[in-house]
Amino acid sequence: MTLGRPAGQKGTKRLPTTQRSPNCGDPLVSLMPRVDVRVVLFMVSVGRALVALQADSTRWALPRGSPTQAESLDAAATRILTDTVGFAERYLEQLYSISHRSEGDWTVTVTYIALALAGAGGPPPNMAAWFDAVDLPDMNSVDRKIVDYALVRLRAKIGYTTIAFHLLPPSFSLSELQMVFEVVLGHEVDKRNFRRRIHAAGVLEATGDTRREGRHRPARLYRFRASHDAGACLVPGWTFGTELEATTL
Amino acid sequence: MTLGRPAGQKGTKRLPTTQRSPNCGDPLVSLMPRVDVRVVLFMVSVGRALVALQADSTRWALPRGSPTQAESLDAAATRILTDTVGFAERYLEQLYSISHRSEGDWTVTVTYIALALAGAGGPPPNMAAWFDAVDLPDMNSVDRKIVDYALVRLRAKIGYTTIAFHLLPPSFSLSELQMVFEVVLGHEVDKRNFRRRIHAAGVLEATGDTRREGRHRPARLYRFRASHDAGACLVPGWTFGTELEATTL
DNA sequence: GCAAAAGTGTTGTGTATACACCCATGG
DNA sequence: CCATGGGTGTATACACAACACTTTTGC
Repeated sequence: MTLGRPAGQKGTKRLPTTQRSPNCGDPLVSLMPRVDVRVVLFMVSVGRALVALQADSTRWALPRGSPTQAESLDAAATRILTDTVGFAERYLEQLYSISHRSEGDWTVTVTYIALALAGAGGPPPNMAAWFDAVDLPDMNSVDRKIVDYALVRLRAKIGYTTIAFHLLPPSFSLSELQMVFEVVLGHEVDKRNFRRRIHAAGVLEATGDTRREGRHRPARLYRFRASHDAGACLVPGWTFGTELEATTL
Repeated sequence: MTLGRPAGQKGTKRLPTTQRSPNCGDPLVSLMPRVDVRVVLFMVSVGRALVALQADSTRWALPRGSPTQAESLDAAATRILTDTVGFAERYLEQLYSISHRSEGDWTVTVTYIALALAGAGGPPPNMAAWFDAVDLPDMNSVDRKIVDYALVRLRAKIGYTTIAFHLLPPSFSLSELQMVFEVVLGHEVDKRNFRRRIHAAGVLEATGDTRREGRHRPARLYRFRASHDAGACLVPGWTFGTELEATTL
């Protein structure tokens, strides 16, 4: 807890660009970065992977906000989603942290991936909108890189975790689940191999009922049994307080 | 993709939390967290996995320090290792970020895993020392959880990445490599299967020479060929500047 | 009866595991 | 010659990819 090596080093390291934070006239303020949390909220709807963005001054930007002392970073991410895009995510996972200079400030940004259910939030309020994750609008370069990396991680993790279920309602058909995989991965998958893998994973439970929609055979419906999910063991056990990392619906 | 929604929201969304930095003498100082970087530096020596800790006031603690505006978080982690334990790591990877209240301050901590070469740093300076990673001394609870989680991640990643090579000198025998795996994983592995896997990975190159030590057959030596390493594709492409995530020796 | 999506099995290929012996050297 | 660690191969089980047809329903 010896807080770092005393001021000597900071002094030698500091650039001549005596940077100021917005509300303080002290030149030493640059030794203290702003901290913000930014969340990449994904949703799958009508065959596309969507990302929630909010209107910035002239461009689009990730939902962001400052954490408070009273909450964990995870809780801050959840709160930010509610405040900015009016959505309650069903899964939240920390992505990465970076230090950067943007918009005149020195900022340390903690990024998150969140997953939401299509159609579950009403129309996005607060100047927010959904965009195709692979066809992003004009946005600042930091946020764009965050979204790109979030998509890489989402694509990787859908293969060996159960996050896909958080993009679907509590009850769903195997074809719907397969569609989520195909949309996220960006390519088709074989129906038989897919169903075998899913069943072998042992995390699905038939609800018993079926759903007819259209002039064809009705689909059996399933629900996700989180209690049989072995994938949750990969997350840090130290969420330091209240919330779980994988909100298991 | 409809772009350019105007600015109104930013004004309405911003909280009244006029944030101040600690040097302003303002009671609202708590709205601005301290930011620190803490590094779990691992090394494998004489059959044990070791972690570098520095002496705190009364207990042991992770090497830590504050990032500066002029450097990336990765660079801060590297600098902190040099300053606190006098070691240059050979691999660095961000672990996780947390917000916590400890020692009276609100702190956002960005944690890193680092790997070093046994015997490469001389005696640890600055009240630092090496401890068995599975038999930690008295230390604060936050740092202990960080070390525990770092070990979980290290154990997981040694199986599907090439990080193990960063715990060995440039030239090594297969038995030494296997020993590193066994020490990190905490259990023995089959020699033949191990060697087959390593060779199949295609990232090793025989140096051509051998090493005799003891009254038995000399071991062939190998070097790690980072250029044939497919594992580096999993890291974020946005390190925002100078340093690579996997310092490939 | 036909259009449209649901649902189902087999086969090959590669990858991981379990397991035991000979080799080269120093003393 | 023997003690010590270096080095090798085979048989088996499991996971994954490729591949086509039957079933159930609405119209």
